[in-house]
Amino acid sequence: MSGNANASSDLGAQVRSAVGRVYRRFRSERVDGALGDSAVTVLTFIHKYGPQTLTQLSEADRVSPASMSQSVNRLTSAGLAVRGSDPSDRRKVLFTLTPEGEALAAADISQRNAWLDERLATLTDDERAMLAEAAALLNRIADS
Amino acid sequence: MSGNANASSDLGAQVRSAVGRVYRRFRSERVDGALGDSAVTVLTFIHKYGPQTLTQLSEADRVSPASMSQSVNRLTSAGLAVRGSDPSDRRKVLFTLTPEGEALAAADISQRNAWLDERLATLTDDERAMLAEAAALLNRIADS
DNA sequence: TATTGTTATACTCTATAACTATA
DNA sequence: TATAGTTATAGAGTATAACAATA
Repeated sequence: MSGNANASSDLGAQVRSAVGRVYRRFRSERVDGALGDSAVTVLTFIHKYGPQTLTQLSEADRVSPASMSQSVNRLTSAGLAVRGSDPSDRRKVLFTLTPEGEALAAADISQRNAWLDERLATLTDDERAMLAEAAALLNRIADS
Repeated sequence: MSGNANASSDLGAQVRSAVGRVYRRFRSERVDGALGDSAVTVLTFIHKYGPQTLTQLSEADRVSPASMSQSVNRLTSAGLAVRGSDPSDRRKVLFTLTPEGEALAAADISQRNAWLDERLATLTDDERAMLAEAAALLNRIADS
């Protein structure tokens, strides 16, 4: 058991475990009555990158177009987003946030980030720098 | 917009984004007919740490005992786990994997890790070492 | 009384299949 | 024909509330 033939798999398992544990911890920090995971992710994405088509949203979250259609349906039903037309291609639907959607997204995001910010504040500068590098690397991996 | 008053929140947002993106990517790598997220997590945990009570499992995943009860119900219905008694405390239920559960857990885990291992293989030694440190740090954060 | 676990019920999120509308 | 999007239906996962059994 002292060999390292599975060194890569071991690292993979470590990363998978860490990502899963932090993700579930994030999820458990959701407060009563707050938005669900998909809703927050979609609101955040539109907030950051502007109006998006259904296909853009479904690819960003790696879910099926049908799943995303239902997620945005919940958002529009709640008055957080609206459907708009793309003049250049009438098949497309551009989803835009309402003022309520923008406000709720910002509030929920900062609430969910609260516990993480507390932990990050206790780290050393070196640890924070390392984590920033790791986050960039993980984002690159997720996109590849 | 050039200040760094929110440096901590920025790092938090980066980490949150990276974790969410990798997690969703993991989820999307699930193959047809494979186990769901909760099932894999529970099977992996029991496989790694041995028979567990419901409370232990629910705390490990940070879900309610009621949610975990239903998750393990799906596992026992599928013949992947069995309920056992704790002689020292008859309120407790010890969940143990069947041979089928052990085999399926191992197979599904390696399948889900496949794409990550491919990416990790393209990294430099320094990057892998950094990622291992980051994973340890994230696990520590998730537990705190 | 407190702890451990379960069931009932409802919501979010996701998927596949079948469909409409536009390019 | 191909692409963009929707709806119908089903299943996994989660939560709260109410409950039973044991400590």
